[in-house]
This record gives sequence, structure tokens and C-alpha cells, in this order.
Amino acid sequence: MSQRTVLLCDLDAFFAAVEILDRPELAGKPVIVGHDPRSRGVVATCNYEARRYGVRSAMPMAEAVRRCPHAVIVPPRHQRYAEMSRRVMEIYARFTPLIEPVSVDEAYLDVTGRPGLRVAAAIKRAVLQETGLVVSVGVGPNKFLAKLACNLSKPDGLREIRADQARAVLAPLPVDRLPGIGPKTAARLRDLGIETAGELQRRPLQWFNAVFGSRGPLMYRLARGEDDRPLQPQSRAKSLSDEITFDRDRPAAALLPVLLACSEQVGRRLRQGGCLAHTVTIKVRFPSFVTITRSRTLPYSFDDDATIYRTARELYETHILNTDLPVDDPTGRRLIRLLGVQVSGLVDRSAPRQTTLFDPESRQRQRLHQVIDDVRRRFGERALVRGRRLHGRPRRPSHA
DNA sequence: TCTGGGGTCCTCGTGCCT
DNA sequence: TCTGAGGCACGAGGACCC
Repeated sequence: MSQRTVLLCDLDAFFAAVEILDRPELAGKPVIVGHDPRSRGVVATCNYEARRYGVRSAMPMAEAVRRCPHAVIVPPRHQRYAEMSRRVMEIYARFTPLIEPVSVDEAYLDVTGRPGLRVAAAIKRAVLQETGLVVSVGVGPNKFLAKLACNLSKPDGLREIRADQARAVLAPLPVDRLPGIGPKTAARLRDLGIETAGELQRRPLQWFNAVFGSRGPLMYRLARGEDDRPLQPQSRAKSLSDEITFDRDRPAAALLPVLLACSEQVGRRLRQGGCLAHTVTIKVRFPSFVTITRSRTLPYSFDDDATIYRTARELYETHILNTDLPVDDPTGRRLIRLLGVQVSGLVDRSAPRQTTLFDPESRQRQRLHQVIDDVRRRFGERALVRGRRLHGRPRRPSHA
């Protein structure tokens, strides 16, 4: 197989960069994108000025503000980031049709047959000139090395790791710098006396199989910089979810309106995406941070709010309200920190489908959903509210 | 420090069927 | 009729990523 050339393009401190672009007076100041530090939020992202004070993504906002009290706190504006992301992806598309978007700020590009570094430099220039955003680009013979090159070169990075350099570049790196090795695996490896990728490289395949199970062969090859995973251009989502963490723990018995609101939100996104789902899952996190999920797969596919809510409510009543799970509150009430609804087993609406004898999705119901979705799109989420939701749904803290 | 939200993928246990 | 093995689907949880 001929050598591939893969780029990983990652926009630097993306949310913060967009905010500074829209508010130039923030330039040079530490900027943290996240919600009110008094609520239960974490840092969505921050610029490099804030990082100098030890602020990091996913850090609790309260801690971030302690470390950098003079930082400017900006609430996230996800629609604006999506819009900028689309513009950047359009620029990438001028360089190659083979693009695998990873997230709103990151994408793999296959530019095999062309000089990777030169293409990468041209992409950096185009993105900066046309959007004002800085993108770091890693170049490699595969996704793993492109990603690693990008990580090692940020911010404003441009770096290539060739196949013949891979083992030497990897060797001194702590294992948790390797994409795919998170805190848990890193801790486990440390327990086994493994600190660096070089020490991993000296272990035989059998050792990887024993430690990582079925992921052993993949990890064995990644530790050597070998990776033949193909790019996967634009794949359909496999699940959709909506969840909310409450500012204060709430009694479980009062949360059916929240369950309904999450069900409606998920239903709307299903219909917008032209999808049908098979499985409904509820997610509940208790004050102890213990998180449980309970799911049910239905014998037919659905995209209507009523089916999602009915199933979610049955799961909630069976597994949360009417169980002998321990309660956290001295008054004997069961308290909840987070509640969410997920649908999965998604298929195209146009695909052949199984329906119930009494198909919940009559023409009238479909038409009703179209009208409701349209009104909410034009006049806002709260333009139409079900009677059951008028009491109890908290204002969502996480979306601007 | 006191831990979001939205995803994907993997593992393991369990129940069912043959 | 009972029992155990193996395959499979499903549910639940964990790890990881951005």
C-alpha cells in the first residue's frame, strides 16, 4: 500500500478565539468560555493567556476563577461556533474532498500524493486570512501520527512526523500524551511500571493482549506509530441526547417536567435530522456522582415526542421513583443531580421500517410535530409549552 | 478542584434459545 | 425431562474524546 498523507487540523482555543474575533477588546486578556462560576459548570475552553494561570478545559469554573480572578468569563454561543466551523470546513474542502470531521474544531484531511507540509501551510494561511482564526496542523502518514504532530506543535503549530521518525518521537513521551490513552489507562500503566511510550514499545504483543484485551493489537501498533484506520467522511450520528445538571440537587419526584422537556428536545432533533430511533435511555446522576442508565428498545422505530417521553417516564418511574435505591437527603427524599434522555439505534427516516399495529405516527401527529417544530424554530423554544411543562423545568444553564 | 454536555466504542453480565 | 455449552442480543457501565 502506498504511503498516505494525512493532516489533522485543529483550531486553537476555538471558542475563545471566536469570542475575541467578535470582541477585539478582549485580545491579550485571559478569556474563559464557560458559565457562571457560581453554578456547576466547567471551562468549555480558554485562551493561552488564561492557560498561563493553570486554567484548563473541563476544570470547574469556580477553580478556574480562583486561579485567574481577573479572567473575562464569556458564556458559550454554540450557534456562532457552528457557523464559524462551517466556514473553516468549506476552506478545507477546497484542498481535498476526503475530510473526516471529528468535532466542531477538528478534522482529518487526506492529501495523499501531495506535499503534506506545503498543503498544511497553505491551509493555515487561508483559514487565517479568511476567518481570522489560527489552526494548528499536524502531518503524518496516518491519523495517529497526524494527531500527535498537531498536539506537539500547538499553539499555531505546523509539524510533520514521518513514519521513519515515529518510534523516536514517541519514545520519550509520557503514555498519557498518546491519543486514546486517558487518565484511567495511564494510571493502570503506571501501576505496571510503564511511564513512557518507549517503555511500551519494548513490550511484546502478548503483553498488550493481556493488558488491553481485544484492543491489544491496536495499542501495540499505536505505540509504534503504526495506524491503518481509514478516514471516515461524514458518518450519520448513532445516538442523540439531551441532559441537564441542576444548579442544586432536586427531588426526584419533581422532575417529570424535565424528563418531558428533554424528550421533546431529543424528538425535535431526531425529526430535524430525518432520523428514527429504536431505543430510549434515561441517565440519572445522584449527588454522590454515581450515575446510572436504564434503557428500553422498542419493537418499532419512532421520532415522536410522545413515544420518547412515555418510555422515558416508564423507565424513570420503575427504576428511580419506585425502587429501594438509597436516598441522599436527610428528609428521606431521593435527590438527583443530573437527568437526561438519549435515543439510539438511529436509522434514516427513508429506510424501510417496522411500525406498530397502532402506529403512533399518524399523518395528523406528523403534521402536528411539523407545526410545533416550525413555531419553535421561528419564535423560540418557549413559544409553545405543554401544560405539563409549565411548572418545574429549570432554565437550562448550559446554553447561551 | 468537586467534577458539563454530547458523543463513540468497548466490555461484561445476563437471559434466551438451540 | 434435565442439564450444560455456545451463540446471540441486549442492557448497563466505563473509558475516552472534544
